[in-house]
Order: sequence, then structure tokens, then C-alpha cells
Amino acid sequence: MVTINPNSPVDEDLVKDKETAFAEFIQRRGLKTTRQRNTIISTFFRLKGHISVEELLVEVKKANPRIGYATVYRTLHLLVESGLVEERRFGDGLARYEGHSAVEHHDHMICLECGMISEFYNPRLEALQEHLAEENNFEIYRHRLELYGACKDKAACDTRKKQKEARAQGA
Amino acid sequence: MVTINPNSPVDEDLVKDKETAFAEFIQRRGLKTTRQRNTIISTFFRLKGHISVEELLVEVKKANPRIGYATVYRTLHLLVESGLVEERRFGDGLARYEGHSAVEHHDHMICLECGMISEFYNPRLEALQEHLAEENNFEIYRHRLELYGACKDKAACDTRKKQKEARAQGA
DNA sequence: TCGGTAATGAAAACAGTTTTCGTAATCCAA
DNA sequence: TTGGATTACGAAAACTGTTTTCATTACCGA
Ligand SMILES: [Mn+2]
Ligand SMILES: [Mn+2]
Ligand SMILES: [Zn+2]
Ligand SMILES: [Zn+2]
Repeated sequence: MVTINPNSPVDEDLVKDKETAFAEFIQRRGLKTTRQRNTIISTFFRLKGHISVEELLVEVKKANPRIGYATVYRTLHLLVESGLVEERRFGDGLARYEGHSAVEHHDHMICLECGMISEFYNPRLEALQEHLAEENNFEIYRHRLELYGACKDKAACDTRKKQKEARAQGA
Repeated sequence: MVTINPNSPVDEDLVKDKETAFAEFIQRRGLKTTRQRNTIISTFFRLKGHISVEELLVEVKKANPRIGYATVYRTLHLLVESGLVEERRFGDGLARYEGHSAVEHHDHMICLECGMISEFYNPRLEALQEHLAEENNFEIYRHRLELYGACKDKAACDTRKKQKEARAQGA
């Protein structure tokens, strides 16, 4: 059970690894290295959590205001194709992206009050899914499990909720 | 484990129950009974599976070609609010709706080859989710679990795939 | 450095859905 | 039963998130 802490320091070594891996992917595909792509991925891998295109663009523009959202979309697609990033959709109508998480494959719990997203992984759950697929003569490629609900710790939840509202106001 | 059979006969009594329940919902909310809404819900509850707005509109127009998609959207929202229908999104970008299913709450297996959607329900899986939420001090309101993959029965899968392509061609 | 290829950014297009707005239908009170 | 406030309808416009287009610029191997 892991909740992302947006205030934890960036692991610079991990960021470098990701940047290198992406550069190799670009090479392998015969694509070109560009200033914009470097800015975008470097920005992306320094962010934590489940980042929307909008959120990423705002940060990217701080480094280079001339970068447009078409390039951000295109670069995110490349990141997904490279396997370094996964796309998520939690039902609010917009795509979110996550790179290095605390755990590799994982599922999500989403608080509908404060927006908190916790990640979890449980081998018994995974095994049970496999078992059910087997029973149904079905082969699983991937799955998504999302638990929607609310934090039981109302105080902490409310604090996060207010922080979020303040941030939305400021934007 | 239940796969919807689109050729099974319509349960007329069940359809009537749903129609009555919707009429009561409309009353309760102080809304008006209309020819269009009646046509739409009666058409919807006679269809099987996970129906897109487009699919429903096509059928509705057979009964009354003057009904537009705005009314179909609006009526589907009412059906969802009434609790008689659930909205699903399986990642192909469009909303699908399901009314009376073989099982009440259930999760889905989706074949990426032929589009087949199987429904399943497993109490151990549900209990395990509850247990994990408990551990994380989280209260679940609802969840979604979708297994994406492929049928192991390649012959049956291929037949469905071809039927689907033929239908798409004809439309 | 040249030249072919790939990438960029602004704007237009797109898909699914929601809203608007003028007209028509519903239904309750009189 | 009808008048009239209220709700619903349908066509079209608007909206949202995303993708594509197209003219221009940047990359990079020869
Ligand atoms: Mn995650
Ligand atoms: Mn279903
Ligand atoms: Zn919360
Ligand atoms: Zn299949």
C-alpha cells in the first residue's frame, strides 16, 4: 500500500536512467533527439503521481514557454510506446500518465473527496484473476482494478481537499 | 461466468418491471412521461449486452425516426440516475450502458480480438478488495475490474471477429 | 555543410457528449 | 375540458480532450 508523497525528493539517478532508456528507444526507432523532447521527458520524470497533459504542459512551459501541447501529447505517446510510462484513466475524462512508481504493476484506490490516489499490489488478487480467466478459457494481457471511495481519516482527507481547492483557485 | 447471448429471447416481464420502475422514478422526480422516453427505454431494455448511444439510437429510430440523439443521451442519464442502468467505459472512447444483466454487480473480461465481453462475479475477489481497503483505511463505494485479453478458443473468437467486421461493413 | 527526413507549433479538425434555444407536448388546477 | 405554467423535444451550436494538418524549422548522417 503506497500513497505518493509529492514532497519527497526527486531521485536524480532514477531520472537519468529513464532519460537514457528513452534516448535508446529514440535511437532504436530511427527518430531524432530534440530539445523539446528532452525538456518534456526530463520535466515529466521529475514529477510525481498521476500527471495530466495539462499539468505537464504547465511545468514544461516554465522551462520553455514555446513548447505547445501537440508536442507534449506526441512525446507522451512515445513514452507509452517505449514502455517507460503508462496511461491511466480514472473516470474524470482525462488521461493521466505515470512513470516510475513505487511498485511496478499496481492497482489504485481513488478518494472521491480529496482526490488521493493510493497504489497497491496483492499477489493473491493477481492469482485469483488468473484463476478466473482460466476458468473462462481466457488469456489476460492486462487488467485494471480501481477502487473508488473515500479516506476513513476524515481530518487528513479534508486537509488534502482544501489544499486541492486552494491550488485550483490559484490556477 | 456469463457471456451474454444476444439471440436469447427477451424476458417481457422483466422489461415491464423496468418500464414500471422508470415510470415511478419519473413521477417521483416530478418529470413528464413522454412518447420519446417510452420508446427509448422500451427499446433499450429489449437490447442485450453493453449498448453504445449510437447502437441504441439506430434501434430507436426504427420505432421513431424523428427522435434525435440529444433525447437519447438525456434519457440514458435519467436511467443511470434512476439506478436502473449502469454506465461502462471499456477504453474504446465511448460510453456503454447496461440494464438488466445476468448477475447484479459484476466485473468484465474483454476480448481485444473479437470484442466479446464476459461478465463474472467472485465473492473471494470482492472480499479481498474489502480487506485491502480496510488495511489502507479506505472505504470503497464502488469499483471496476476489467480483464483485457483474448479468447483461448481461437475458432469461436475468429467467427465473432468476422461477424463483427461484417456488421461494421453493413453499417 | 548539405540535403533528406523527422519534428515543431499554431490552428484546424475530430469524436463523443452537452448545451442552447425556439417550438411543442404534458399535465394539473381551475 | 382547457389554460397555462412547466417540462421536453430536436436541430444545431458549443464544448472538451485529443489528433491531425501544414508550413516552417531542426536534426544528423554522408
Ligand atoms: Mn499508479
Ligand atoms: Mn456487464
Ligand atoms: Zn480522501
Ligand atoms: Zn475473442
